[in-house]
Amino acid sequence: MGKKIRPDFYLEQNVETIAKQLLGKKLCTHIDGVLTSGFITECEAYGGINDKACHANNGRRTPRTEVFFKKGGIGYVYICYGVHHMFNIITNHKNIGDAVLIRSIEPVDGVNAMLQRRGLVSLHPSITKGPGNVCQAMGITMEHNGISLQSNTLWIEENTLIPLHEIVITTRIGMGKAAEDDGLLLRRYYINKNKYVRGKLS
DNA sequence: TTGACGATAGTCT
DNA sequence: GACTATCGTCAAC
Repeated sequence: MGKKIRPDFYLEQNVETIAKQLLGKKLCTHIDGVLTSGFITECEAYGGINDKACHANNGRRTPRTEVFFKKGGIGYVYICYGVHHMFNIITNHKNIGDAVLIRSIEPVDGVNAMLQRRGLVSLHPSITKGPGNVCQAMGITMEHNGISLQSNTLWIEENTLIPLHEIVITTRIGMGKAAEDDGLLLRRYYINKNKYVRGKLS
């Protein structure tokens, strides 16, 4: 077991900085007695204020987005298209509304449990590629909405920093009309040449 | 290998 | 009633 990231890491005010630093870190869950973990290979930054594509934009504060405005260092889980769970990390101080969406991870521990949850028999990159798949493989559900990342159920561990030259920055994807202008912001980050990133290589 | 499209249900207008 | 931070499948190239 590694060491949990310290709480003040999540209070950094620049969400893009956090997103870059989260790459390569180890996301862990301990659910139903099973430990699963994986390195973060792809994520996206969401700014609460100047970002139309963010749920919390424009002070769009509803019961669903309530956790968004809490102090950084907790998880925000959301169901998309009625079927897919998405896992976000809330950052910055309270009432801001910044978050980082975890899009893909590279499996480390509990691979068999992940396969089982995903209903697969053999290891294939799609097991943890894409935000919906990450949550399914890790066992993350609405139960974990608002959970502290210092808990023993869901947390992130320190790991070596990914060198900047291996980080690719590009536009966000998968946001239809809502994104319009802001969907083109360069706020998606991934580790170059990693198999567990949406795109080519299947 | 790439692109289009439907499923599906919670949330907001 | 419309929209959605997706996935998997299928068809065309």
